[in-house]
Amino acid sequence: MLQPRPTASTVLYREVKRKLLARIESQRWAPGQTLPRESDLAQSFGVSIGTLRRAVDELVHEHVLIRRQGKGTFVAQHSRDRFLFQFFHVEPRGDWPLQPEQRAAEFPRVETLAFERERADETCAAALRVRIGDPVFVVQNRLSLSGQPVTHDVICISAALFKGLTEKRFLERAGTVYQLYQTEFGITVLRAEERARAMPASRQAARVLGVPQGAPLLEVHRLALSFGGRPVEYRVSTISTRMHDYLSTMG
Amino acid sequence: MLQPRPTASTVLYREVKRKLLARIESQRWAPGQTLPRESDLAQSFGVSIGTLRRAVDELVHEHVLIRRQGKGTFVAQHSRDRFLFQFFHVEPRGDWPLQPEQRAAEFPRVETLAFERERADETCAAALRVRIGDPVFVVQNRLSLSGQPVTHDVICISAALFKGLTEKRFLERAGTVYQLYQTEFGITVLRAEERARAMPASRQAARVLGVPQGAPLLEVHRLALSFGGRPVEYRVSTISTRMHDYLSTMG
DNA sequence: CCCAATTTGTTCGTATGTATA
DNA sequence: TTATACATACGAACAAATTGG
Repeated sequence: MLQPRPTASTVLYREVKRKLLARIESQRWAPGQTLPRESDLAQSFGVSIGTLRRAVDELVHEHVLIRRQGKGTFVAQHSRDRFLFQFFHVEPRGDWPLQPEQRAAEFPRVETLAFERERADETCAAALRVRIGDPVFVVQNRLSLSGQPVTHDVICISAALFKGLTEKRFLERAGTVYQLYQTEFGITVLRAEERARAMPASRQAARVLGVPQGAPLLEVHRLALSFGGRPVEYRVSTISTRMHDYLSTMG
Repeated sequence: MLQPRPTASTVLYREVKRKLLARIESQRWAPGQTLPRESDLAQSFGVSIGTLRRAVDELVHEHVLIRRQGKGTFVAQHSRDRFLFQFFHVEPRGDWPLQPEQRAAEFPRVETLAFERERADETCAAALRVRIGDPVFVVQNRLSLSGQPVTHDVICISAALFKGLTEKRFLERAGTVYQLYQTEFGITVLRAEERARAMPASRQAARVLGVPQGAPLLEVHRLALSFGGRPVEYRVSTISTRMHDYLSTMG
């Protein structure tokens, strides 16, 4: 029979992991910053270095921390590369076999087509766990690879969470959208869930992507999540798969 | 003595991992079988138990081995559950948020529509790394969820690799296709790479899935791989996303 | 029901190797 | 070269799950 288990496992390294996560989430260690060395951390937590390392191992695997031998352990930062490898899964059509980790790695050109303050509709509200009608920012981007328009992104984020965001600040961002979230608002996207379906091109999508209206397009709904699985962004990407594929590895 | 390239990592636990993999691949330990206990394995490899455990850790993470406290360590076996969680990423349409690991977990009804011996076309040959014109088996399946046809799978496998496969043996298989590969041919699918695109329904797909010809469908090309990245199966799934989504988690 | 044997899981501490500045 | 920090390897002790008596 299923035993209620008084919640937390008494496992030490998970306790240490939780404490590390709390410090990172609270920005006591900011993105990019170096953590104290492992022996000091172990001592400060009152555990052996092996236990400390096991906690860090898991956070490294979850892309929360980054370790470099001889240098130290760092809080992971968003970058163009991270966006490309973790969150941008569109590639020029190509037949198998594909080399291991061959990823073309072309960073898309991003044009912001619109930035509006709106009220959350039902879908967006459910995804972001806000109330219908709550204020949200809706951003439209067009991404192109090698000059070819490939996806039309409609991004929805809570105005309450991104208090003070303006079109100007959004347009003048230096790097990726997730870098903006992280550096300007202290909100870190850790992972995302996606659901894809095939849809006929709407008039708008057809115009933005330069395909005939009604042509089959891939529609990917992405929910980006932060610490504790808290939703950060709801994004619908409409992808022209005439010359590109949407990638996924299962394993 | 055989000296490996000086550049090769001299890391002990990877050496142990390679030896374990070799024994598993050679079926010296068959799928489902129990390995010797860790202390014995460590001794037989001449390493400490910690080193042995690290090698096993990685194989567990790659779904090659399964550990159960108090019972032992086993060679992973294909099953309906494994297929569902690792390789079947279609779910009824549903809005976010989705509970963690909530996966509906309905196993699809599978109907085999055709089993043919053919010659590899260019795409299939490139994927399976055989020559164009080499003999292959081509199987067509229809998968349904809750009585609704959802995907039309066209599976291509090398006849040389699956020597002795017949329509009868295929139809009379007990479990999933990957279970058949594993139990009858000793070929284990470890992971897969997928590429998705949107396509208009062909006449055949429209008939099989019960949708209008030309309706947008999701076309997923999957290459299933075994030990050493060797290709096993090339599969094109044509998915009706009228009431279902294709899932993907990036993290 | 409890006990004992078996097997993996966790934690400890130490020593040594390797990458970096 | 030296100092620093992470990476690998060792082995021991105890905890927790499983199974069978």
